[in-house]
Amino acid sequence: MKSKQKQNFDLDFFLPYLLNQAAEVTSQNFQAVYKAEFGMTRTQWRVMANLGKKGAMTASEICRLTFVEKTKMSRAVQALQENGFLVREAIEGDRRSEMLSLTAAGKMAFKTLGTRAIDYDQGLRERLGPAASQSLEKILRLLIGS
Amino acid sequence: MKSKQKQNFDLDFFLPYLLNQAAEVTSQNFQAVYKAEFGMTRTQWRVMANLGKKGAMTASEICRLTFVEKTKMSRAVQALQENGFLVREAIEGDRRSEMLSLTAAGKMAFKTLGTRAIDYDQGLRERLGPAASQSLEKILRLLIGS
DNA sequence: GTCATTTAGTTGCATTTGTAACACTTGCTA
DNA sequence: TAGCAAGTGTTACAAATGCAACTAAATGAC
Repeated sequence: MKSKQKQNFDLDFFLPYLLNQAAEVTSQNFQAVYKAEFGMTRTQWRVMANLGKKGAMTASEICRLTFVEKTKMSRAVQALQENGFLVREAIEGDRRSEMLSLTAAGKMAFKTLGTRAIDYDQGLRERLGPAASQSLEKILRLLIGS
Repeated sequence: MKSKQKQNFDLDFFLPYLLNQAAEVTSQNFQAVYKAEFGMTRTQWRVMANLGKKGAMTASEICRLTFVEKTKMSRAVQALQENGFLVREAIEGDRRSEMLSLTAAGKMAFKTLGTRAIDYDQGLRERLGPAASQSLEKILRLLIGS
């Protein structure tokens, strides 16, 4: 009678599910901000945040950093350009890609949203407490870097 | 000179971003399974997993449990029905909604995918270690329940 | 140098999703 | 009981996404 009783699968303990819920809940709230104020999608906001923090780079570099599909990236960059948040400049020595950088308007938007994001993040971390925040960050990095 | 230096926003420390990445990475891998084997979307798989574990219930009940939008839910239910995984039955006393439950094929699919899911989850937890897994679960629940 | 391979990015099409409007039922209230 | 608000679900249309095919440029083998 030592049957290795296989318990029924329970979604509520499935890590991918829990991660998705948490991601949805936390992102949804903040999405309202960049959507309402600058009409941006999540991908656009991320592209901008990358350029804002790390300076000019090409689309494919951002792809590698963010794991975003190149098609999605292409369209996000186009939209940001059309809305005047970034410009593309030729790279000498390689005409396949272009260097992307924020315009003045883009920098302004980054500054505004960045401040909001810091506040929002702060709120989350306060709810979790410092230990849990640290811990969560570490665990998530472990999952991502795979 | 005691300026409260406001540091620049860094996406790499933004919890919603990290959560999204982790959710994407972990879900993506498992998605390949239910997509390839049963042609299901993520939402469909979740609906089925709920019905499989918790038994018959209405669409709106699943909505409340999973935080899925009712439109998305409606379409997932329809697809599952068309593919023979669930049936709808009238509820007496309330003709607004119908009771959903898995068919034999649905139960079979749930059993198959459930086993795979348990294995997959196990793999993740082993990579994190028991303490971190527990901790992660608790923190995520804290974020979700808000 | 020439040709195959890789890298960067775009476009087209099918699917999925989000939002608003709608239909229908039930419950409440006056 | 008449009428109005709230709950459940569907539909229509626009926007976003995924995937495959494509153009163009750089790299590498020979």
